[in-house]
Amino acid sequence: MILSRIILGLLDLTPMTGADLKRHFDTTVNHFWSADKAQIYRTLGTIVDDGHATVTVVPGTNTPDRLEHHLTPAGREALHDWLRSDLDRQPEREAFLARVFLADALDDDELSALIEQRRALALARQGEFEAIRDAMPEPATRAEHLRFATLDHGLRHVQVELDWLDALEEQLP
Amino acid sequence: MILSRIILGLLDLTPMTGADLKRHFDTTVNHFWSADKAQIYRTLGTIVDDGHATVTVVPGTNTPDRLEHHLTPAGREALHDWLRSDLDRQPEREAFLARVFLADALDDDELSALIEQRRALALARQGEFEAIRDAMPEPATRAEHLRFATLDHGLRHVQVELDWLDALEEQLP
DNA sequence: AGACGCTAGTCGATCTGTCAACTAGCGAAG
DNA sequence: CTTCGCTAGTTGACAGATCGACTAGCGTCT
Repeated sequence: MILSRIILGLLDLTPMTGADLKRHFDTTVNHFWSADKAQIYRTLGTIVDDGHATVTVVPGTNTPDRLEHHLTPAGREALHDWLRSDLDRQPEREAFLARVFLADALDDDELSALIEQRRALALARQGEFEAIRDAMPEPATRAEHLRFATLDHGLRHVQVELDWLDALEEQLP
Repeated sequence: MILSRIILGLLDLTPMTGADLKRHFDTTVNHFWSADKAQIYRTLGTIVDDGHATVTVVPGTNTPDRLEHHLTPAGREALHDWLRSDLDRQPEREAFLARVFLADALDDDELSALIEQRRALALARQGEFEAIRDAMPEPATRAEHLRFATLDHGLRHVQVELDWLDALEEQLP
């Protein structure tokens, strides 16, 4: 459902093939949604079945033929409907917090290692986000502001994660 | 996988039935993991099949019989192994950010409504977290500190979400 | 007595996501 | 010329999660 709406949104920017979409899910959109190749192609199939996109074959010159998907008016409307629909509280799923909750079974060294691993992951994400941000042009249009905001969201959350890790390390007896 | 480990961790505290576990997933553990009734019972089945817990029937007096699950040494070891295993980066999945990313298709009023809805959800979560925190005793043992930390994590992230929403509203042209 | 409702537990269908293997065409390296 | 690697797309099997319906016993309300 959400994946299909994101795909409609990306197709709205420009017609794309499954491979193009996979590239988006690995780069521009990766910080809030990722998707498997197989899943993208299958979802693309149902999008076409629903009449939300049409397919044109673009003969590849030195690559295989590409199936370019074009958003239809019905697809654009489905996207718009979704954007206006009510937000649902989606369930929290934080495997790391589950470990912390149960971590009293670990000794002090193992617990420190757990925290350090999490810090390393957070720092890595921070680096990636900053690299993407620094490669972005200064946001000018509203659309660019919105895209930038999703990155800023990630950066702020990574920062608070790092702060929390510092506090946790200090607090532990 | 993660669900089964959380269940092992909860069974480590005290033997429980599926219904007891469901209560935990709806309350104490809800802020970082939730689970469906059917899923809990099925996972409990595989936990028993794996030899990680044994079942004893506790005859109900004015309720149906309860199937109490007791952690075995093998189960405790599986839990401990998981706690020490390497953290994996888990994929981000933020449906709300997907909407923001694509929200240029909305007019100004619809966009404000989207932001307001998100703020309302964040404030609701903040209220719930604070209520749980205020009902908790001052953490004394290490185990209590760790449980408290998972709540603190939620509170800090909610706060940064609210700050980000404020910033977003100001920035938009 | 009959209708509800609560609790504990079970089941089937379905959806989403993940992994790995696979076809098929082209170009470049050896 | 064969092998290798790249790209685009397809498929089957499976795990995890979700929904709704269901059995069954007991208590209470009318």
